[in-house]
Amino acid sequence: METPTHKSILQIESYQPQAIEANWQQRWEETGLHTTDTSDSHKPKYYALSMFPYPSGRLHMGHVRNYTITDVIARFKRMHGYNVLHPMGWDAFGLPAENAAIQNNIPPSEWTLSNIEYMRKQLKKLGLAVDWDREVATCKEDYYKWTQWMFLYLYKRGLAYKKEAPVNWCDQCQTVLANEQVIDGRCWRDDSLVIKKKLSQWFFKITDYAERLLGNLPVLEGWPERVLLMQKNWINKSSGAEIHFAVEGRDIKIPIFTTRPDTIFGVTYMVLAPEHPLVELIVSEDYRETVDQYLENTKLKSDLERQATDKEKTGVPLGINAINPYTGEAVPIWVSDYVLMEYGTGAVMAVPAHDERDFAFATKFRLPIKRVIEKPGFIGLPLEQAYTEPGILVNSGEFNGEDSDTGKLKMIRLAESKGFGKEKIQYRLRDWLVSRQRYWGTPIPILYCDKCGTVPVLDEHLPVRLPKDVDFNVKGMSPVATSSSFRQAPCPTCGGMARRETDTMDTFVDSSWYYLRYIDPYNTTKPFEPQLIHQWMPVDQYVGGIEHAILHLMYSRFFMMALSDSGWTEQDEPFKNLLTQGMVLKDGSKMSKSKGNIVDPDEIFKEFGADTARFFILSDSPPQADFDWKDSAVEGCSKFLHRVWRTVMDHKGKIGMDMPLPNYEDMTGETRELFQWTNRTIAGITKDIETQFQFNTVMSKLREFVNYLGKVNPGDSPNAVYSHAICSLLKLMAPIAPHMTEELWFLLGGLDSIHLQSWPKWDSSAIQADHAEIVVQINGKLRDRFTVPAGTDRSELEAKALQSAKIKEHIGEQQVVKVIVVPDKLVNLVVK
RNA sequence: GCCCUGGUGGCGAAAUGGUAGACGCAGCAGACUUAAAAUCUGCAGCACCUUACGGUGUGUGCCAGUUCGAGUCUGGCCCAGGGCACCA
Repeated sequence: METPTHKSILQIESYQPQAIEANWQQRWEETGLHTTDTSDSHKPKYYALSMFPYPSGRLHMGHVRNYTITDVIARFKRMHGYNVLHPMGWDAFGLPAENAAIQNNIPPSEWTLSNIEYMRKQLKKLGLAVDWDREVATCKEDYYKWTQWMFLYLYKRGLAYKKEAPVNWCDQCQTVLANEQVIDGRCWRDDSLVIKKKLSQWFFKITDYAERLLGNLPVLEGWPERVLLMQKNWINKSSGAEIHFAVEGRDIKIPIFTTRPDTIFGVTYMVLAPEHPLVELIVSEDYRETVDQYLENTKLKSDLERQATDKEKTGVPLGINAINPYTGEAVPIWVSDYVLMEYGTGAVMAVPAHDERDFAFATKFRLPIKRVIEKPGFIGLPLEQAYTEPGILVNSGEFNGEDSDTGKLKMIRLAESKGFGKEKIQYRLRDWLVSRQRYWGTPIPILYCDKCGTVPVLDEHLPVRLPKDVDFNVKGMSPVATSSSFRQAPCPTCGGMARRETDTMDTFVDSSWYYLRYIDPYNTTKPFEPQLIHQWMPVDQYVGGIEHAILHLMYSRFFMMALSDSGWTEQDEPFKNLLTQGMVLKDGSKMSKSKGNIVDPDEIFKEFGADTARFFILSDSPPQADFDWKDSAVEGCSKFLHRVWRTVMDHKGKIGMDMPLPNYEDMTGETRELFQWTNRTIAGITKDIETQFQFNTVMSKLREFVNYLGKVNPGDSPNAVYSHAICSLLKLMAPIAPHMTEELWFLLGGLDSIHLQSWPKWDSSAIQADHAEIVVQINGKLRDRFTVPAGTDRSELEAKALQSAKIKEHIGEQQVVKVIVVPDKLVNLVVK
């Protein structure tokens, strides 16, 4: 790297943030100050990553907060000697671009790329220490080529498959809707109810990794507890048993999953999901009509209607019985939409006495309720609600008297020995549906050949390019399917003409691996060089919104695991530490166009400069908490930066670079106090950043220090201790206000960029002040205070406290029964 | 319904079990100024007493508890925000 030429073209005396910022941004870019040499392994690596933005058109304050936090961390780490990778890119595929195409007749690519141009300029104005040479955009061919490669990688490993699946369907628009387009069960465009329709769709087999995704959670010590918990709940592991119930008089067995095999003697009926394939097969002729009607009604129901937990349960009997393999009892089989086809086996055994849902259903349809678990202290009253806790087994034949936990195990063992069931672990996590009937996404690289069936596109034929000759106004299918140039391609196996898959991928696929591409963005032969990934992964600090707690973060973990299985990556977890920053609010609610409470970052840059914006967005709240934007407080930050400027410039003549410090022991009076202040500030701020990134308290410590500095008289000639204080202040502020500190650093005679300096060190022996104020309490109540030299011993403190006139008066006739002394802090007298 | 997070001045918030409210915003008073802005200095939880200096009481959602001492620890409750929601 060339040595940056540190010349200010400005030579100004007053703080003019806009001029300073533009100047330094240009210099830094010219000198490549923020480029990272990933091959340099002399320094320890540090990978700081922000969740990349969707190029919606303009930056919002949430972005400013997110990227400022990561930027400060990146700069802080660099000043600690790390080789820091801090990239930026664009999550550039997605629906808004397609809507713009329909509404304004602009091609999605054009809309997206011009948004990127604009937002990149905005981000540069924020002064991020980002290596822009590594920028990626998921909509560019040299990126989505490798997203397609990822798809094929998963396909070849049996982790991508196609099956019929119900999707959100709007009958009005004749189109499939993405989940995000379904608002409260209705179509976002015409408000009509969304129904389920079966379509053939591509899935990723994330369920294969359920156990690993769950098991690794405790390893992620640097993640917020609540994110780990949300993922755990999402995967929702339950252990129980799969039991096969025979259908009476038929050679058919129905498997059910239950977490409570111990309650199996209490089964009084069985329920199939409406979508269960056996419904059609086993329904008795007398009941076929009512059952068909029920299935028809269910189909018309929206997700919202069907999933409402407070609604009355519905269902119809199939007119046929199942045999409980434990008791030989025949119980009726029903069909009801409270049973979900997607979970377990799509069939349940119903134990109304010990399951709330079954209880509600049985009560409504007057089905028998048989109690098999007794709670301790049971007195034989009829059940008014299901008893779902553990207890002692009754009415359970040979198992009577067992507690439910052992009963559970014994029941499973019996089923296994008799061959009608087995122990089973079940997860709520479903496979990831990645097909989207949309244009603006990564085309799925698959061909359908009449002779050879489903055939993957060969790696050397990637990328499968998005066609341009499409009609965006079609309904009921992906606009890609309207392209005549796209529709067909030669089959790689037989050479005949094959049909191309016209669906594109969910944009979460694009974002599941982008952090890997940043490490090796120009690789044309592989998605990335594994050696570099080994060196740079995992991401040391990931920063982004809590809204991605489940989807993006789980998908990325899945990708890493799948890639690590064949050695493409060494690590199987992508993000070592995660910081989820809070929202930016205005007047107590989220900034939004409809509320008209948006604060435009551009306006803030223009009026106050980026350094003020950065300083403010870190000031008032800790990063994890929501942040309330307040215009007057921004002004306060701007004033503070002006004040720092003045404080430094007013005493410019007394500040020298690298003046040798006298020995601390020899310092006296104000000089000694100033040195203590400086050390205390450095130590405090360093600790605040290192533990939990408490930037809000960093800001108050900076202000306290500057308030103090304003009162210090540095004398008439260059002063080493004062210089040390000012230089430390500038370095402490450098990650937060990079432009202003750089300019001041230069004006003070710094030869190299302040951003290449080491983080200031502190002398821990010089932190404590020479005097301590001692508080005197009586029975814990503050009564007096006095000042002593620091380190005054206990007995002296006690004596001094007892001598105080005020204290004597308070004690009066009472007896001092106990004295607690905390050196340098307080004396507490216990009196009676 | 279940899970999580939080509740401290007018507001944003700080506080290894040890002076509650640092720091800031808004406010008030003063200095500078012809004036305003900017800047600087000071005041500031609430209530009461005192001409004043100062003092007393009270105070971190509510109720108990542990402790010489609790915003902080324990138990119970209330409220707000968020997530999940018929997952067998």
